[in-house]
Amino acid sequence: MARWDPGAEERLKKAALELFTEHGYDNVTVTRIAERAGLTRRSFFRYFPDKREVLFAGSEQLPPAVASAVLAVAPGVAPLDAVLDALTSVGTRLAERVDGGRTRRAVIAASAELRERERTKFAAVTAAIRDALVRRGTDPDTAALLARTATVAFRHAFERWTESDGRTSFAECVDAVVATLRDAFTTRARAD
Amino acid sequence: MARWDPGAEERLKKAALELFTEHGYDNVTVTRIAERAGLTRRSFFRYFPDKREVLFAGSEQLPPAVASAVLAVAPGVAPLDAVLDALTSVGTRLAERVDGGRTRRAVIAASAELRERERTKFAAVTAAIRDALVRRGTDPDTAALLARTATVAFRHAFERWTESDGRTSFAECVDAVVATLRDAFTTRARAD
DNA sequence: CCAAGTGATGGCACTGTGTGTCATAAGGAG
DNA sequence: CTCCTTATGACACACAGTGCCATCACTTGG
Repeated sequence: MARWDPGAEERLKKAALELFTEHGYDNVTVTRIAERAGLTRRSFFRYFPDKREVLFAGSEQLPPAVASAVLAVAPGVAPLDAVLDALTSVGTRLAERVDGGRTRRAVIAASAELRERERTKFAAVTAAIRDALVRRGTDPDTAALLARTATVAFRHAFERWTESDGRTSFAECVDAVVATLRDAFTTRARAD
Repeated sequence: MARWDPGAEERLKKAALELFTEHGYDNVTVTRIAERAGLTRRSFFRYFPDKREVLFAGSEQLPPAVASAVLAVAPGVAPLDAVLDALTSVGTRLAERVDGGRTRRAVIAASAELRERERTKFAAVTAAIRDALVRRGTDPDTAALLARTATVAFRHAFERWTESDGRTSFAECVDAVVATLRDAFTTRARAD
């Protein structure tokens, strides 16, 4: 299976992250990334469909992982609980391998283009959750709404967890988010 | 058509929507849009920062409108209620002038690039809500979470309203969404 | 009535993204 | 050693987006 120089994709990802960190996403061309990786511009686009994707490689695994986690929850469990359990489990596993994900986060946060793409990635997770809920028997409309809400909770919990820097577990962050939302909805939301 | 005809921006928006509807977003170049509007490619970019924005012109008014609506709610009202009231009011006004917004929705739905940009527009609304809540005294973390949740509710309610095709009011759609969420959170969410 | 000023536009050149096509080099299978 | 597969290089091209300057229309002051 050995090629010219193995690990071309890894070299491209590494070179991209380094250059983005140093000069900013907008000031780095695909040509420069490819050159640092010992490849040509044309080859870059054989590994990644566009310049943004080099920072999101592997993210296509998240939606199916979440979907199967949702489907793995016991059938009787209420939709929202099923999704929250699934996201807690997936998120915890995800939280374990965040090596160097710190600089990556910073690069994304600094670029409007990358933040835009990141939202698309989360939207894919939302769609996967919705489909999984429908397959569990939830009606499509409720499934879509709960999927969006759960994704919001997931994102928020993850950001919370990142900021707390390992002092709290991811599950605790999810619980805190859910508690806040439950409180907001039960207290007097729309009690006109 | 003389060089100085007024309404250049309107002509560009109209030409773009027509061409996108007919040939699809990806198969239409900026040059063709500009030509149909009686302008040159260069002038298109004087009115819109990029090709996607021609379909989102005016959307920059939404975040400040939502923000002021949130700030206009009586100070004692709970954060979530304040945001929901504000969004109901703004959404109702928004729902009144949806002339031809139908084809626009279809064009956006058909293009991944446009859907991606649309999410950015909603993210701007979320940010505006968050900031407004913070100015109302809500702590920043809760404000961010509720802003995201409220935006989800807003989007979902709007889609519901669009599908119902005028048979229900926008306010009713928001109420239905809130009822669903409250039910999901109160029933037994995370009652481990 | 004319000259200067102002603002929108056209024209042009240029960088950068993304893609199609073909040639080539490297490795493995027979 | 030859054939075949596959990653890669090389080249051409369309299109997005931008900077710069000329030009044209309309306005204002003299």
